[in-house]
Amino acid sequence: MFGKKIITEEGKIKQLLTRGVQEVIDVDHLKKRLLSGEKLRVKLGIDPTSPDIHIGRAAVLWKLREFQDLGHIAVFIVGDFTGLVGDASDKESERPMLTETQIKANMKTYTEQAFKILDSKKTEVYHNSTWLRKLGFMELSKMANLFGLHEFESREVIARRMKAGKRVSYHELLYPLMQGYDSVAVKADVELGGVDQRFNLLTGRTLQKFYGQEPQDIMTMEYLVGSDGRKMSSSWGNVVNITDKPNNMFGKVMSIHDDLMPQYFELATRLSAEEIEKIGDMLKKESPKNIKIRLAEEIVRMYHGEREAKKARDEWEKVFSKKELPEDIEEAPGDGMKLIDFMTEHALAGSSSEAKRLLDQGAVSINDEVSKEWGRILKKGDVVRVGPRKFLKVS
RNA sequence: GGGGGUGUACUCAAGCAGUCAACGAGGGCAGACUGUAAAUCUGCUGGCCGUAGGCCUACGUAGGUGCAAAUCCUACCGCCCCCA
Repeated sequence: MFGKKIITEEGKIKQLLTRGVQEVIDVDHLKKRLLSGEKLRVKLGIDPTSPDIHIGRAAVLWKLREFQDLGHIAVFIVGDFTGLVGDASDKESERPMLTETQIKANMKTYTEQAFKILDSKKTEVYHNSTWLRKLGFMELSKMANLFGLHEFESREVIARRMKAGKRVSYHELLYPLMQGYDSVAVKADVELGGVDQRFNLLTGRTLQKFYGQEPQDIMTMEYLVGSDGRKMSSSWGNVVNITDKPNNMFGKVMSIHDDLMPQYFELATRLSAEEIEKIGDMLKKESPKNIKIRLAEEIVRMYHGEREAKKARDEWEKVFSKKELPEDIEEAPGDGMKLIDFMTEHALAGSSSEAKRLLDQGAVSINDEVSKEWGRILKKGDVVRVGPRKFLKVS
């Protein structure tokens, strides 16, 4: 169906099994299968809980892509049903159930983004509502009977929440079953996921056995932390999205903590292990800043191409090292407008109160001169800078 | 079903009738210093009025008492714990 050749080169398989990988169950089994030349069905399920894919989540997609490059089939599952229910795995509190409209909207942008990474010709896409919606109580009970409550309770996140007196709802118990059933439905040979997915992935194995299938091997990926060292999460604002504009993306990467660099190289780029090692050596001699520039450039290149990456780099040096104004400044109408109105109008500040605060703090400058007068009338051509990184030209 | 507890801003957490747009911590933002790193120091962190004193919404929801409520009363809702 999707071409015939399966690559069984040992080096590549080793890389596949280790790069960015936290754990593989069962390694020996999977390795044997990979070497056998058999075409595997590699499952990855993603719930469209947010519209954007960030470079942390992308790591798993890239891993899937690696499988594809070896000739295997990617089975991409859009969790339109599971998304409605909500997963507890990576949350300290219950995840709100999303509405169907939200899910639909997210889904669209989501798959588009995923295919910036995946090879669409070697991907099967499914929506899990197709089969989960049909499942009845009887079937559910049978599946539920395979698991004991203590297993669920012993999960770290759950245990922590219970201890803290937070609510753990009944419906959260159901989530792993659904994800596990997906594996049955698509006859997965391998399933990928983040570290936090371990429990859910294992559930898939149990269910597959129950339904007479060979249990899938599972591979959990390390997850990338955000620019501030905490988990990358949209709600923390420490996220680099793959749709971020080149300059922005470059800047965000530049602002990560230094000691995060090796991790970023491993998980967020596709540089070879040797190259990364070389960079590790350089890290001891050269200024960390330069290494980070290399990293930022590399990441931008993956999503926007060589040219944009170079441009972003030049731009960054210009604006932040030399403190000059950026090359292309977006323009917005504002001739004759008061500064404060201009700021709120064009999202340089969230509200006029905030704008006033920024003004007071000396965060706002016009044509490189700090201005504190919020009543100042702007002229065409004025460049307004707010904070270190927001620029807008008056037109 | 019975009993006890609890619900405060992004998060945690004080406040328990006026001096509360609400202590403190974390986070975030901004400034200084830098490598848009880290660390450190400082300020800010509901909105509107347009530069100044104001005004308007906010403390689970809806009512009530009172000159005055996040603070008291009633009902409702959510959550937690114990017993059955």
